[in-house]
Amino acid sequence: MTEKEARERFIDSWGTMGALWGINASVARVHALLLLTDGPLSLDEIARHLAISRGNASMSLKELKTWGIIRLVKAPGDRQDYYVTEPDAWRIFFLIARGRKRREFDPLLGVVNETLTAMPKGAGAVPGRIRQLQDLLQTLDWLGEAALANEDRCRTALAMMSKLLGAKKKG
Amino acid sequence: MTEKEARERFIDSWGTMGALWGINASVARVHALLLLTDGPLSLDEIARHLAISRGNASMSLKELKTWGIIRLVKAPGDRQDYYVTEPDAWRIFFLIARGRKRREFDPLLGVVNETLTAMPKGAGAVPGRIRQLQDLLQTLDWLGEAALANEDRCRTALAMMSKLLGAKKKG
DNA sequence: TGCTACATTCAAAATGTATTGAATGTTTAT
DNA sequence: ATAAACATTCAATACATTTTGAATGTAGCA
Repeated sequence: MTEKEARERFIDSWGTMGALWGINASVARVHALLLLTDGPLSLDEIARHLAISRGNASMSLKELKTWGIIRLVKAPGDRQDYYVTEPDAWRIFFLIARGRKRREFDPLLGVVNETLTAMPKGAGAVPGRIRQLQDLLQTLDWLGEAALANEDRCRTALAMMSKLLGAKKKG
Repeated sequence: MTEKEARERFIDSWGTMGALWGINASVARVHALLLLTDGPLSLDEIARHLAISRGNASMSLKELKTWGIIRLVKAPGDRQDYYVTEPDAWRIFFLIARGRKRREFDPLLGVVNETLTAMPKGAGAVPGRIRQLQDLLQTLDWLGEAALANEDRCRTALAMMSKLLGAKKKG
């Protein structure tokens, strides 16, 4: 495979993955392009490379900015806005995870708690089932909070595990 | 809040959450209804309760069946198909997670590996960046495989952590 | 076999989401 | 103040997904 093909496949894959997980494909593709690019890219260059409109590029960059995973850089004597991605894969991961947890997961946990409160206790299997669901979500919540509150520790712990698992696999 | 309101909120929330994570809202709502229902439900009852067509209900049930999180039950002397949900929240979680990992995550990891292979090593920050991304995905992959291969152990471990964390919070 | 009671399929319609690009805002330089 | 060079917005349009329901398939029963 040529490098060019590989780049295209990466961008497409990233976009597809994004779409499957509720992230707009254009947004994901813009980010993929930035990941594959060393220097800063202008809105124009991004729109041209991905064959999307400037408007779309602008919106996509706006969203990536609100997530905090890209950064605006200015070149002296140049009015254009240039963008670079946050280079650290782990930080990108945490930034996205934190946002989605707050916006999407936390409200669900709230609703499950409410549901359980409003539910009569005696009747059948349902209350126990929802109770167990609450338990599961609560555990995931604690786990998530702990991980997100201690990015560095979480990272280190996972890296250690990774090494151990990698060694195991080889040995 | 009345019980009825709570049930509606739960179903809506489950559907919204599903939609945000790339699961069809009708499918998620059908499952939510089954979670909230003690006995088996027929296709007709489901369509009526959720105010969706029989066709839609049929498709949604089909999808839930392929995921293995609902089960068909037959009543003697009744030709209708009735459905119940897998009652165990953890098993539901694992069944969904396993399927999505295989279908969505694994191919992405493959593409990232290819990208890295096809990429010249010397040039700038990009190869290192993609390398780090590969590392992160690899770690998540190992973690996921380990968890999915040992449902019961994973469950126990998380339950223990949950208790410890819960105790900490109160104490 | 033919009838009945159901489930399933799938083309068409409805709905929802993403994209475009002309119009509008903003900043900088003169 | 004006123009030039850009970014942003948003109404219109294109595209994709979801939903419907009539047509079709299937299994049980007489």
